[in-house]
Amino acid sequence: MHIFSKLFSAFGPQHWWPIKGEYKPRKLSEQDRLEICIGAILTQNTSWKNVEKALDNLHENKLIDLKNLANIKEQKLAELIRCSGYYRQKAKKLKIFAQHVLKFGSLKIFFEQKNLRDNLLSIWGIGPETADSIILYSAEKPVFVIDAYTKRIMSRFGVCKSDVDYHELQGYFHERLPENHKLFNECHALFVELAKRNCKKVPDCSSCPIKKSCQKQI
DNA sequence: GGCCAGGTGTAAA
DNA sequence: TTTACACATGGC
Repeated sequence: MHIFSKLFSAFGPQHWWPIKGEYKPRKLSEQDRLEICIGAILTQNTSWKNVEKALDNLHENKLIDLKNLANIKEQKLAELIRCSGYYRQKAKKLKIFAQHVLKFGSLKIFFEQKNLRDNLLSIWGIGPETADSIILYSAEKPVFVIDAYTKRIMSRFGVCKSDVDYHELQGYFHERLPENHKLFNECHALFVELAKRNCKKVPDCSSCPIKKSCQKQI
């Protein structure tokens, strides 16, 4: 929590999801939520810039829509998301996801399922990080998302090894932070910002706002 | 021209 | 249970 406050005062709010370019928090529409799910899949091992272009293409073709997504030809979908990389795999993943959710009727109903996380993980193409991103950013439930940046930062702190198990590191946060989806959202985004600015680009940590707490650990 | 990006599934050892 | 590898484009 201490580190979170330091980062927050250094970087300010990060405005990650929900919805690019919008700073005002607002109630998410069903389409917003779907866009977030799609983004979570498209961004797998891919930079967000590439994903944004793919999302624009999907918007233009009315494909931020479960039924249209479920019914479009996989090959056509693949072409539209080509710029996000792994495009054949991801086209398949998006269709499978849409078809799965449609069995429940809507995202809203799907998100009300008791064992949502396990349900997501049972879908081909959805692993722990994508499942947790969907739960946190789209369903707005408190799950801490672990990604490559989080692992890099926390291993720098000496909290874990760089190849730490996903759920082990996730447990570390759940034991220490109050369960609040807005906090988890902001905290994760701040870690990513820190990793981008410092842990990689400035290896000597000279401009890092939490240098002292970090170096103590190293 | 090489390395990496908000991972996941599969198969062999 | 662990490790290796395929999947693929775009930015720096």
